[in-house]
This record gives sequence, C-alpha cells and structure tokens, in this order.
Amino acid sequence: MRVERVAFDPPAGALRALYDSLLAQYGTQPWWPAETPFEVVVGAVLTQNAAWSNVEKAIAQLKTGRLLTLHAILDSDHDTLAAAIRPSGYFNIKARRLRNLCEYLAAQGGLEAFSAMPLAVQRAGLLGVNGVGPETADDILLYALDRPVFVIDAYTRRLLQRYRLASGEESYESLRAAFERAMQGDVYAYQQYHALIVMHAKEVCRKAPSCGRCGLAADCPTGAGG
DNA sequence: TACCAGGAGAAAA
DNA sequence: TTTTCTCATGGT
Repeated sequence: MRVERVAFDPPAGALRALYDSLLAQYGTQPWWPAETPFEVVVGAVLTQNAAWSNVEKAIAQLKTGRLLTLHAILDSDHDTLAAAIRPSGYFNIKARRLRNLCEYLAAQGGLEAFSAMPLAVQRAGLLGVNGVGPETADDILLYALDRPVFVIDAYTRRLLQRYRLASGEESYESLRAAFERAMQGDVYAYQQYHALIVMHAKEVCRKAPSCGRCGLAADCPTGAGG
C-alpha cells in the first residue's frame, strides 16, 4: 500500500540529469510494446500488478481469439474474455475493467474520437471509469494517445528512492507534476523517460543474481528494500 | 514452497 | 480519512 502524504520537490535539474544519464546509458527505447493504440489501452489494464511477460501472453490470446478490438470486447461474454486474459492474473476483475473501459470509449465515439478531446477531459473521463486509476489512465494518455502526461509507476518510485530524490511518501500527482515540469511537455521525452526507468530497473536487476526479479530484494540496486 | 510483479477498488477501522 | 483486504497467474 502506498503512503502519499508529502509533496515532491527534487533539486532543480535533478530529474533532467537523471534522464540524460539513463538515455546515455541505454539509448532510445522502443516503447510501448504494442502494434496499435487500442492494444496499448488493453495492455494498460492487463499490466496492473502483473509481470509484462504474462501480459504478452494474454494479448497474444486476445489476438488469436480476434478479441483485440473495442467492439469485439464489448460483444464478447465475460467467460470468453476472462479466459483469454487469464495469463495476466486477476482475470475476472480485469475482464470487468476492460469492458468498463471499452464501454466508456464507445460512449465517447471510439478511441479516435476520444483522442481529439481536451487532455483534462480525457484524464478525468478515464479516472471516472471503474478499474482505471492514475497509472493506467496515464499509460493510455501517454502511449496510446501521445498526450503530455508522465507515468509514475513502482519502478519510478523505487528509482527516486534509490537516488535519494524521494522518500516514498510523495503523492502520485506531485511526482507526476515534477517530472512534467522537468521535461517541459516533451511527449517523446516522457515516453522515453518512463521506458528508460523500466529498462534500468530490469537491467540492473538482471545483474543482481540474488534478486533475479525487479528490485525488492534488500541488496538489489534498483530497490528500496534495503 | 514462498514470494513477488509496471494496481485499483471495496471494506473495515 | 486512512489502512487493510481482495483479486490470481506464472516465474524464480
């Protein structure tokens, strides 16, 4: 459970310097791993508290079952949809959340019509969908719609803690605002930054034999677990 | 066998 | 208002 009580106020230039450092180390990233904007939307829900490798399996099954369109999901029954996304875990909940999100997007006239709406309207609308929280909404806005919204996830929080830039008690919104100030509305940089953070977490973690996962072990360089 | 992963919402305190 | 519980598969 996250504790979010304090504002995030990093030293001037620190977030930009961190981005430059990660970019120099890993180069540009091919991210988000999806073929279409709608696939990003689906992936954003399926990745909730799940490893991406399992999300990939679920998306592959949706493709095989020809369920990877807004109307195909709306037309499917719960059991069929849940069975397809089973590998991503929480399949009953995620099937409902996917349907909620598709119903909302359909009500807006589809993903393309939704993409033309003002950002504030889009974000508020997504956050009003049961099953869509800040991270999921921002994943969709940044990677499916190319909107200037920074995504804060568990990796981001761990990285900030690792570099003593955050305590772990900062609110999602204060973290997001700080990154957006630092990167000055550059959508491409937002996308790259988040991708680089994920890449860094996985790469450093891979080099930590005692961890082997994604950074929660006490001696993992990515983690705040120490 | 036990633990954890790119969360979110409901229920309980 | 804040904290705890629930949802669940697959990799290590």
